[in-house]
Amino acid sequence: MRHLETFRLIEEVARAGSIRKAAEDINITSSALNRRIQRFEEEFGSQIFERLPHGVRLNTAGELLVQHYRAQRSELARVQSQVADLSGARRGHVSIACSQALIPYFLPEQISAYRAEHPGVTFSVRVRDRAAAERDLSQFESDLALVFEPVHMVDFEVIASAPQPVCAMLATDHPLARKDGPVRLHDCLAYPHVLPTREYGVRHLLDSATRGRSVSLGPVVESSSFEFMRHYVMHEQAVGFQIPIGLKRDLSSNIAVREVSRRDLPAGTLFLGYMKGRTLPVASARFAMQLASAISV
Amino acid sequence: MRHLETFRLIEEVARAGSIRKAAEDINITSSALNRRIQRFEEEFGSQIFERLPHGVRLNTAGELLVQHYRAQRSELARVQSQVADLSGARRGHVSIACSQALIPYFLPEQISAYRAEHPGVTFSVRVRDRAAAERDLSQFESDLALVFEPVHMVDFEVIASAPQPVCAMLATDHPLARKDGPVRLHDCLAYPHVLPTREYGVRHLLDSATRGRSVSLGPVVESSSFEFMRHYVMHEQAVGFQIPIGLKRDLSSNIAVREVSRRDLPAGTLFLGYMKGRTLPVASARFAMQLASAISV
DNA sequence: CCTGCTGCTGCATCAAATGCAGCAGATATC
DNA sequence: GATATCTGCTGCATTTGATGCAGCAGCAGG
Repeated sequence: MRHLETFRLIEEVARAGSIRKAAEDINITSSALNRRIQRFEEEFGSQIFERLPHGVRLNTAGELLVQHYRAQRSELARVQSQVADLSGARRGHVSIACSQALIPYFLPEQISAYRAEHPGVTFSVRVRDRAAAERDLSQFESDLALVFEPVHMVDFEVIASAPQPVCAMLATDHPLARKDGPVRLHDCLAYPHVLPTREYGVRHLLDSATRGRSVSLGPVVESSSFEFMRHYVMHEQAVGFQIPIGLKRDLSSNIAVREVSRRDLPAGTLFLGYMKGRTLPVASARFAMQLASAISV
Repeated sequence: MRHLETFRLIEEVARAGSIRKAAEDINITSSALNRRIQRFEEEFGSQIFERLPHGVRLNTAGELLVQHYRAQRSELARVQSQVADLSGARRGHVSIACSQALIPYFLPEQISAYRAEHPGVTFSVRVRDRAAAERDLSQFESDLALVFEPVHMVDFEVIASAPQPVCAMLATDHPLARKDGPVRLHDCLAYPHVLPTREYGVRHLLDSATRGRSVSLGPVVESSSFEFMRHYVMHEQAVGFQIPIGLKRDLSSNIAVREVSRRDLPAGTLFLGYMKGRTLPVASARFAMQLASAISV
């Protein structure tokens, strides 16, 4: 939208930390950019950047302003989506921030199912750890968040939630894979095991459950990638951990899955939500409803 | 703000019902205005006016857009007020829609008291019947509403409320003015009486209380002005009705006031509120706090 | 048919935004 | 301490985009 152009420039300057640098990125001269910002500050009635010897930085007023404009921009997108919808167009864009577990199976299925009915709707999917997903929402970079064990839950309006017990991932020829049903945590940890890094919910649950107990964690590999861990347990006979929604349901795969006994490890929760106070664009709202019924099953 | 200029034009066109007429009012040529609207519709991606043989009218998309922009404008005002506040400026503007009863004594006192401490803050006061006050809020024409017996209360976030029993206004030499304390409704109605028109809360309460009862209303004068009624009861020996907050507290006035017995007429309620979902500018929020404590006393 | 309104458009004009070059001031490097 | 290099900022010429003027077609009411 034309009238939000100045704001785009402001954001760019804030990001670059310098007017000249930002001007280069946008391919205009620094003088033009400089004057636009000066003009804006004048009519806004207050400086929004503090001038430092080596560039500029948003001051408090600027931060407030940027927050306002982000909200405004997403609001406008909502209105446009609503308008498109009332002309029967069923167009729109859904942006979603999610935990890694949703990436391999769940979201691809859900999105393709949705797009089969609404081909005009496009998606962007961002992988975020549980803290970053919430930040994404509050900075209007994503409409929806689908997060396992979110951290603060401020500004997070919950649409749906589902319990997700932690499961052990095993190579099919692993000793623990011979039985079915729940497996005890100390049995898992007796074997070499791979763990996600601390920013992830699964690790958080494991840390909490073992703190001050007789069992303790001693990962042979720590990784920020669940995909890596899923593949790793097939090589060394190690134990990995993941939540069910991140695991293939069919039995033909070469990974065995056993739920960790809830006596040892309480189930975590997967949350679907959006930023408190927002009204979602129609496409996002509809997709959220689909997700909600999918995870509640 | 510069970038909301196009919207101002759109609003103007919607109001005038014709591009040419609006262009005259704004003192630009119709061609310029026409092209601005066309450009806007193009980048917005949808028509916002339907073209009629004798002018234009907002279509559904346009209505949505106007609503959005109004919200956006008031949001921007809030941000500016917040920025002014953090530089210690204590400036701002408070717009308030209120029932007639607040006009003569209550609001002048409250506003002057507030302005004594914050001289930079300006006010606009709109007199609205109880339905119009709520419409004002939802169209972002007022920040606050102070209404006796509001109608729907949708989109109305209550800050504070206070019971207001209906009182009889009498000339000091009126027979009913000889006693103190509550007066029975049938005694009032036995005398010539003046009533507010149906859109007002006091009348609404009286209508409800007499419906299907032995007593019935037979006003000698119906008026939409409480000021008129207050003065009228001093001429003909008639009975008028008003709520306490609209009446002078001191005894030196030439109007006697007696509360109507609550057995006959339940007390109404005065509500202070703002539009649901909004965040008020600092000045409005502070003034609202002052009003809240004033009416709760 | 005519009059008076409407929205719309081609062309000339004007204003505002931009680009270019250069300024002063501050930091870092030698 | 001099130099080099960065910063934001400003005067002047240029270009781009918005505006004004005149005139078009379409529709309603007389």
